[in-house]
Order: sequence, then C-alpha cells, then structure tokens
Amino acid sequence: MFRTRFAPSPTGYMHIGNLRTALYAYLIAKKAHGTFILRIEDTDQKRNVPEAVQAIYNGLALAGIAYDEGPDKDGGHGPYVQSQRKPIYSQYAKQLIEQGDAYYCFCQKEDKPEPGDERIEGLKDPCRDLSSEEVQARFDQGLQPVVRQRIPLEGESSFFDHVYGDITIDHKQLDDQVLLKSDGFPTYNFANVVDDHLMEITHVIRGQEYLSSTPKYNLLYQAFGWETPEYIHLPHIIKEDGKKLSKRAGDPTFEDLVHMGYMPEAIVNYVVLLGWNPGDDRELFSLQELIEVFDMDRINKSSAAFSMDKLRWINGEHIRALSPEAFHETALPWYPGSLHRFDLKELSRLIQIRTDCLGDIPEMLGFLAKLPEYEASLFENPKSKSSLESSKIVLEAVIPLLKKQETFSNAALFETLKAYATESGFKVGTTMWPIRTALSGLPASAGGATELAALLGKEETLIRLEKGLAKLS
RNA sequence: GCCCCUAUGGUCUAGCGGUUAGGACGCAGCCCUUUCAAGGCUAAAACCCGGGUUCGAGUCCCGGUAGGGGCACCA
Repeated sequence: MFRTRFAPSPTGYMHIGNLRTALYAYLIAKKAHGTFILRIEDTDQKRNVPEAVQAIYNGLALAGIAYDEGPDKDGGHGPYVQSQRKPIYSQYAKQLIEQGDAYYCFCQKEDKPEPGDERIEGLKDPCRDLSSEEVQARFDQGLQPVVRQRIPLEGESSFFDHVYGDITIDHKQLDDQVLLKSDGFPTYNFANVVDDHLMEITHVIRGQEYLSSTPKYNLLYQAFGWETPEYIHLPHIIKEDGKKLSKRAGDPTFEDLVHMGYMPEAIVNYVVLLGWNPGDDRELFSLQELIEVFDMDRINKSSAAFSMDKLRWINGEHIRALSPEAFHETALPWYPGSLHRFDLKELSRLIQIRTDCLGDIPEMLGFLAKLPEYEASLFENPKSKSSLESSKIVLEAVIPLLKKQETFSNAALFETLKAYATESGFKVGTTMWPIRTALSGLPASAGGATELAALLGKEETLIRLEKGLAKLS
C-alpha cells in the first residue's frame, strides 16, 4: 500500500514548485490506489503565518488535489500538524539519547564555526562526549540544550533515489544536526523522520535540496530500527533566465496564475510536464489521465525552466477543448460589465477559439462597448486588396444597403454583402475589410464583418460605418 | 572551502552503443480564410569541452568547464 504525503510549511501561498511536489506525491499515491496525506510542517514558530494553512487548503482544492488524510480529515495517523505533535518528538529524542544516538548540546550558536571555516575540518562538537555528570551539571545551571544527532565519525551511507539513482555520502560530510531546538520544537530534520515513520509513509517525495541530508535521516531510521521509505527527490523549477522562481521577484504563484486567467487544470497539466514526460508525444492531460499515465521512474534529474509561453499554449488548448457551454460559464466572470447589452453567449462562441488566457477577454471585447480611436490608414490592407479608395467606395455603397437591411443576422448580412461584392467586382475580402475595420477600429477582431454587425445591431453598425466613411472623406 | 547533483535546438523534452538525433512551445514562411485566431504544411535551430573504452559513443568511463543544491536551534 502506497502512502505519500505533501508536507508544506505554511507560508501563505502555494508556489509553483510546491504545486508540482504536491502533484507528484498525489499522482504517485493515486496511481497505486494508495493514500495521499497532507501534513503541515509548522515547527518554526518564528515563521508561522496564521492564515497560511487555509491558503494550502485552497491551493490544493483549486488544483483538484484531494487528500485522504490531513488536519481536517483524520485517518488515524494524526495529528497532522507538527506543532501539535510536540510530545511525540521529545519522547523519541529521549530514546535516541538513551541509546547514545543523540546527545544534549549546550553550545550557543556563536560557538559553531561557519561553513568554509577551516576549523570545521575534523571539528567535533564539544558536547558530544559530555559525561552524564557534566550534562546534569549544565542542566542544574538552568541551561536549555538542543538535542543533536550523533553521526558516526567513520564510514559512509548509500541510498537509492528513484530520480537520482544511487547516492553515497561520506559520514565526514554530515554534521551532528539539531533534532530538538531549545524551545522544545523539533527541527524539520527530526520531525520528518518521526512523522513519516509514524504516518507509515512509503514514498518520500520532496525537493532536491534534501538529497544530501537524506543519509542523516536514514541513520535516524536505523537508530530506531525503522524501515526507510523510498525516495523521490525532485529537481527544481527555475526561470527561463536560469534564476530561481521567487515571489519576491514578482514570479507568480499558483493562485496568481489562476487570477491572471489561467485555468487550474491547465496549470496542473503544464507543471506536471516540468520534469516528467509520459514517454510518448502526448502533452495534454486531465488530472484523471495523469493518475493513469504518471510514472515516477520517468522523472527527470535536471532542473526545468518555467515558460509562460508554453503555459499559455496549454491553457489555450484546455480552453478550446471545453464545450461551448462550459467555456461560456468559465468566461462569464471575465466579461466586463460594459458588455451587458450584448448577447454574451454569442460572444463566448466567437472568442472561445481565440482565447489563450481568460485574462485577455476584456481587452479582446473592449471595442464592442466603445469604438477605439483609429487612423484612416487602418483601411489599407494589402492582403485583402483594400486601399483608402476601395474602402471609401465600399462604405459609401454598403451604408444605404444596410439601411435597407431588415434582418441583421450573420447569414443574412453575409448574403447581402456577398451579393454586393459580386455585383461591384470587389473581392469578398475587399468588401469585408473596411466594414470590419470600421466596426472594430482594430487591425484584428474577434469576429468578421458580418458577425460584428450582427452583434452590434443595425443602429450602432450604421453609426460606426458612417464614422469610418468620415475618416476617408 | 568541503560534499552532492545536473548538462540534447531559445524553452520543455524523446533517446537508453549503430537513428537522416524524434516531438512540443516559441520564431519565420505558405495554405485556408469575412480581420485575427484555430487548423494544415514547410523552414531555421541542439548532443558543453577534452581524453579514453569500442569496429562504432548523445548514449559507457575519467578529467575539465558551466550551472544548481547542501554544509542553520529554516524547512
């Protein structure tokens, strides 16, 4: 039985890297019909953001990732919030001390050498070999110790990682890390081992930054006589310029992207592809499909750059795949109020195929509510063989025609205008271009001449056509 | 400083000793077309460098280089 967990610290938002980690952990569990668990790692009392747990719930819900066990969903392995598990950690720390696998350390932070400090070579923690009397004496002085893991001085540790393969690290590289802080809270380094074991996690999925400390965790598992889990360390997601993604630098979080108009399903689809591929050419997946096709042994080792361009394309593909009804519902919240007089359903029909990002909708449709200022030169377009002259002739001829037009439907309008084109000798494109241009005031619009005319209605169509003609006179 | 990891077009990637190095995004062009899209077609664009091993190396080994990560009472 697979049991995986997503164990974020509550920082207040879900960044892209976190989303992918959650996703992979979820997919690995679900692929195996296993259990996916949410655990909150809030052991750093200095860093806790009060409302942040809610942000995690929201983020996961938005992504469609449902957990089987979590703080608000007991599965018999709780509590699922580390700050509520404090007694558990001290109990296990005590066991380690009794076994000699950990020790009390009374040093102050300043006593420790910095990385790069030459003294660090072969330097042992002075508290490592304190006798029980010496320890007691320090306790009697009222000193608050930390508990440190006693790493063997000799030897090396190896483990297998599903992404990176076999990793070996010399014990000399491992420091006697703090297990319990002086405030009694565990460090991540300790809590993750105890909790993963107690919660019966079978597969640990986390960022690559933990790769080199994994041997320390394995030593802990061994000291307790516990079975080590399988490891899946994930490469980082970076930016196209090679820098790392950071909220501070203005890089969007998952929630930001949703607010920008990217659909959660599309973001999920894109993010899962950052460091994984199905082994064939498929790129478009629903969450459900991902569960079926995901394979942890196909995760890449190298970091991947987040591309807005590709996200945009995938988002467009997801939008186009929607039924017209579903798209309409999705698009509705993005319509500006100024469009209320229009047939919104028809608008949705027109823009669906052209929409890559929902956030583009207001801009795409703005011209309907208010004709933009434009230059007469817009009527010149070599592709449709339109010139200032031809446009003027067409508009002059077409205005009276449309005045007489009774049914302002797309089909009827097209029939009328096409008939004019045939009769006048102008190409259909040459006829339509000036009309479309005058109706939109834009070089490109969501909809052709007759579609726009039908949408705008007879009155507004004629007003705009006259305005266009005025620019040409 | 020490240790770990990574390296295929601009980007995401396939490859797992013998391929004209495949696909996708983006970019350019063409077709289609009532503008723009969408769709279709075409093009340009890559194995970090140097040594080995081998009949043969993007693929295996070693060494560089470059990038990332770790060495916290942060996770």
